[in-house]
Amino acid sequence: MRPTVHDIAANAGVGLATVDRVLNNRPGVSEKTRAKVEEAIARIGYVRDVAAANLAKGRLYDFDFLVPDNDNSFMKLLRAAVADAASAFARERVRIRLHEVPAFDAKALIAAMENTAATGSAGVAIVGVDSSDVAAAIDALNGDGVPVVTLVSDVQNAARIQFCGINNFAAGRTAASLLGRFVTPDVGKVGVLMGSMLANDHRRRLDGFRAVIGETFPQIEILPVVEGQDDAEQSEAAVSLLLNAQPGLAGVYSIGGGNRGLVRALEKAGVAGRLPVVAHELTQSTRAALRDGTISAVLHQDPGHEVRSAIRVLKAHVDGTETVEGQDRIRIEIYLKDNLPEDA
Amino acid sequence: MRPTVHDIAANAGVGLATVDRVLNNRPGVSEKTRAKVEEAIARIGYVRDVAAANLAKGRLYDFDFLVPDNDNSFMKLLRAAVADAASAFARERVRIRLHEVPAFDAKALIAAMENTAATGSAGVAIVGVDSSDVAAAIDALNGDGVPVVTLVSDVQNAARIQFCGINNFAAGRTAASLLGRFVTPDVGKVGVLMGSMLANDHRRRLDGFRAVIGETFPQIEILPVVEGQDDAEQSEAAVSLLLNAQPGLAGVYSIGGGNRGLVRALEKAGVAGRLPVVAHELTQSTRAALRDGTISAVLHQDPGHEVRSAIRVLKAHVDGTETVEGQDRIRIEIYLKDNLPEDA
DNA sequence: TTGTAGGCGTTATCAA
DNA sequence: TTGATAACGCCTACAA
Repeated sequence: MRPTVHDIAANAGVGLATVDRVLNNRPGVSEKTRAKVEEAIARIGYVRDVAAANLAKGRLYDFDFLVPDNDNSFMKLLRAAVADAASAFARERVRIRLHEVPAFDAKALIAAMENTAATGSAGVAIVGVDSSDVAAAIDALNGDGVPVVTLVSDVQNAARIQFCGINNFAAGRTAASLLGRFVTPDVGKVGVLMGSMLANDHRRRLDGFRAVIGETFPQIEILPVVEGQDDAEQSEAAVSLLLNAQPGLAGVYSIGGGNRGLVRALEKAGVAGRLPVVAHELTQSTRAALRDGTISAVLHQDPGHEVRSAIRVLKAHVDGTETVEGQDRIRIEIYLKDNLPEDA
Repeated sequence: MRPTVHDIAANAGVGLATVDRVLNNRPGVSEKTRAKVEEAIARIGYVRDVAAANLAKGRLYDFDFLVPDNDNSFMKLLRAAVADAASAFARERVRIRLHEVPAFDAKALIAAMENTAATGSAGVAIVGVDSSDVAAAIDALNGDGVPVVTLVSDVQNAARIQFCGINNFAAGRTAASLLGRFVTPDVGKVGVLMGSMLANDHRRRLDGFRAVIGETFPQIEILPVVEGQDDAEQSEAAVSLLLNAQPGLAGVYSIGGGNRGLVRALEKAGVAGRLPVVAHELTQSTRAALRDGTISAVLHQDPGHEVRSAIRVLKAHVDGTETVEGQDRIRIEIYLKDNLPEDA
């Protein structure tokens, strides 16, 4: 059998409570006793049984997820992922409350954060809006002992304990690396469709994209960015305009949402499948476009992974335990039609 | 608070033991009582706390991992991942025993499987060797109530409860899709370096590769496959020979291991960075080659993810619980120098 | 057929 | 600064 706290107690010649105090490094133990206990722990190779610990603690982890109420597919997937994780983690005594907040609205986000603080949250996950007010709100929560993680979109210079999302600068670089090679002959003008200049993650993707095109594909010219507000209709209009103005377009990089509109515009212009296109986030529409060749490659971040990761990080923080190396690194996934996950 | 067995007992007006008998549908309860209890369970919405149940049962999960003793980097990573997972899951009453078995040796694998069966295993994970004898051994274990998962390499027509690995046919297709676009101008001969024709996953990758080149890049000719036995020296020799014989080579697809040798051969021939190369598995050497441009893209499967997934699947099977949708789907990851994970 | 009492490994309360 | 002792939610003798 595995060693238990009783074995430690017996081995160290102390009582159960003392062992517990050492294990959870709580005060009220003399240095000498502490050393004795720690020696015993190491010697018999004790590993704490988390299930038993949680049972005894009767502790419930109440975590709050603040997610934009955006209508685009990715945010829908993200909200669904939160709901899924909520039921999956229920058996680990984790209770998730999902709050929808107005998108790109720092004030609303801050209000929601203050509200969760008032309701006694054990941890908060937010999709960041990059403003110093939001950073201050994060710092405030953190000061009250409520850990905060940022999800999908980070907030700079704030006391979040982790960012559960991808490196968007690297994602932009990756997009350029792919699109640059897909453009043949390797010269021409490429268009960039973006959600909004106000979105920090979009800006970083653009920066990365520009960097690599400049370094590695100097023959390629990046046309002035057009914005689609992550909205299908506006994106369609913007891309149609672009295609009309630039009949010899060599490729497109779609940085944000609204790809349904992008696809429609490409189809109407009759260039679907003949123009290299790199887009972000695997959704129903990008998946279909990948299948039929309208989109060449999709860069993706797995919302399920991001949410589970956020929960694990928050929980580990509360428990004072370590997270598993590698498990919580969100990958920049690349999908071609050939490596699409089969189901879902 | 969540309802417990006590609540059921109180609500149904019976004792704890009766509730337990109903919950685990064991005999010794009258139909009438059973109905009463079941009604109460449904009414108060009881969900069993599996952790507490297992604590009470004193259940330990003894899982055995049978991994090839191969010297190549990927298998080393896999073994390290097993060791990591072993310590991470220890706190969840999971005990992992790692056994190294001779690579590509069906007899040895079968012997090891029979051995674990004798030592009372609660579940077994094997890196498959595709033979009907191995399939039979899996069926035998399964017949004895010991669940089996295949890891990295599957075994066809066997009673494994899940394959924790990638779709290798799709991986081959993906490689072709990338290499086909990286080859410019889009015509020429590409070489294929493979570990062994005996490895099922390698063969499937080759099939997928051939399929897409044939369908989509008919101007590209695939040269006869050369074998390197997943070994650096042999791979270097094979590729050097190939490069000498084919001065106008347009690209290389490396299906298996031994990529250190591939890189050396490319460097010695002075074509490093000037020839599109797609390889498998992110290791120290492929990572470095990706960074300096010797390899254009690496297809990867995350061994840490695969091992954790195997454990989760086995554990869920013994517990009779569901696995989390999406979490255990192993992705075909694509890495360019730009989306390399930063650390590790 | 049913119920009671104890224990799984940990934490928390209280008294010493 | 310490140590009994009683929980936590469930399962399993054993008794009735």
